[in-house]
Parts: sequence; structure tokens; C-alpha cells
Amino acid sequence: MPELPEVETVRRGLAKLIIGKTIQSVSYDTPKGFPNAREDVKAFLIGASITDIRRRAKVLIIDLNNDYSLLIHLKMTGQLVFVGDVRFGAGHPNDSLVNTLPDKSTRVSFVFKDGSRLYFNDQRKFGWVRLMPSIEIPNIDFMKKVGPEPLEVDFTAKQFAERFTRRPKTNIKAAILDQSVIAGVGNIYADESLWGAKIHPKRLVSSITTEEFESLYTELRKVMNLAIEKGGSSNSTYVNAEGKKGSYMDFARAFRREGLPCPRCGTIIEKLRVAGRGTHICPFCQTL
DNA sequence: CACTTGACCTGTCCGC
DNA sequence: TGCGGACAGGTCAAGT
Repeated sequence: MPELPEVETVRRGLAKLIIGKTIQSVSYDTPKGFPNAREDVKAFLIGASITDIRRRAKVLIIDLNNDYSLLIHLKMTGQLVFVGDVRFGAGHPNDSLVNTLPDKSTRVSFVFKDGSRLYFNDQRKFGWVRLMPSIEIPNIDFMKKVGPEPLEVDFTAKQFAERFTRRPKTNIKAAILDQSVIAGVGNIYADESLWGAKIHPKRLVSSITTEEFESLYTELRKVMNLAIEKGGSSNSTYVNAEGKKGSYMDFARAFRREGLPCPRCGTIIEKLRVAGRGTHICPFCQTL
């Protein structure tokens, strides 16, 4: 799923909906949905209140008032959906999804003291939730190796290009998907930004010029900011914290547009496989 | 070591 | 309709 813009959309939605709420009960499947639940997580969760919701790369961090935090990764099909009042039932202004939860892909359910609920749904079961002391978060392997946040205001094009020097012999698409190079980029926004910068995804990193890195930096930030503005991309399962889809796909220029004309030159967009992922390019604008 | 490929799961879509 | 295979927003472990 969910890449940086989708996770950020969920974060913003949840921040408005659940900060300050107190957990009354929690249920989960183990070990898939909640791998460390065996460590008696309920003792730390029940009675705790949510103080903040942060994001690092594609990981959501829900801070509790007892110095513990929940880390959540949505992977491909994860959803975090808040249901304000289950008594509304059919006819509630929210999308129908909130009226049908929990369902067979629900992996973790939180019930708050006011009766509202938060569901972690994940069709493919790749996602996870973990509880850990907040102070230990920076020490986990992922946080130690993950690259910089591309939308930070003080993150420059020069810093962006410098990050890629660690992967000189791979192709640019594999490098931009590598979370240790840049945080939060996934398949959609890799394709969209490479199209914007007119760079073929199979180009070797070592062949990319300074000007091309500057263009890729600009396009990536533009595309991700637009995606956040549009509430993310919903190909199939992605929804925000209120169960609603994002509309970035209406603005996509290459991703999943094979067979359609390039918005820039009219050449038909092609689909190929790069770094093991479906990849979409304009064969006229993006050449090897 | 750097890089690439398969595995993890369930569901859907497409061709026969 | 049914069945098989490919594929899907991500990341690891295991291969080369």
C-alpha cells in the first residue's frame, strides 16, 4: 500500500480522531497481526491514553501516556479505520466500510472508553503492529538504517543526490525504492517521479547526472505533496482513517496508465518489469 | 560485500 | 462458470 503520502494521510486523520482517547480493550490475532503480543501487551495497552501520532518513512507511531508506543506498518493492504459510533449502523455518513467492520481481514481491534473503535485490517497479512518502549524506537534496526524524509523543508537536492552514491551499480528505480536511501517512496511515486524527471527506470545510478538528480528531487517532492493533498492513491484496498479512498490516481501520469497516451507527448505508456516491480514509462520521454 | 530474486498471504482478473 | 497463472501499494531472507 501505502507509501509515504498514504501513511501520512492516515496519520493526519487519526491525529484528529484518536488523540486523547483511552484504550478500554484490545483484541488481535497472533502472531501475524501483533507479533509481540505474547509479551502480555494488554497490560500496557488497557487504560493507556493516546498522546501523539507520528510517522517515519511508512511506519506509523502511536505514542501512549505510559512511555510505550505502538509501531504499525501497513505493507501492501493494511488499513487503519476509525469507527466513531458503531450504533449509527447503515446510513452513517461515512463510507459503508465503517459499517461492516470488523470483517474477516480484521487483525487487531481497539475499543476506546467512549465506545469508538480503531480497526487494523490487512487482507494479505503482511502488515504488523508492535508495542515497545518509546525510548527504544530510535534503536531498532529499521530506524537506524532508514534514509531521510524527502519532504522535510531542510532536505536539499544536493543531499538527495548524495544519498544515491551508496548504490552506484543498481538501477535508479531499485535505488529510489530502497528505504535506506530515501524514506517512504514506493512503486507508485517512484514511477510518477521518474516520468516527471524523464529518467528511464533501468538507468544505472552512476549514469544519472546532477541535473537529473535535481529534477528527480523536485518531481518526487511535487508528486508526493500532490498525493498528500489528494488523500493518497487508492488502487484497490487503500483507505484513510475514516474508510475513504484517496484520489491521486485521477492525477497519475504514468502509473497504471499502460495503453494510454503520455500526458506530455502522446506516446502510448508502456508497462515493463524493473527491480521485480511492475513499472510504467513513456518510451519517448524516458530512454536508456 | 552489492545486488537480485523468491517468499510471505489473500484476492482479483484475464485467458483458455 | 471453472481453473490456472500472473499480478497487486512492501520488505526480508536467501541466493548469486
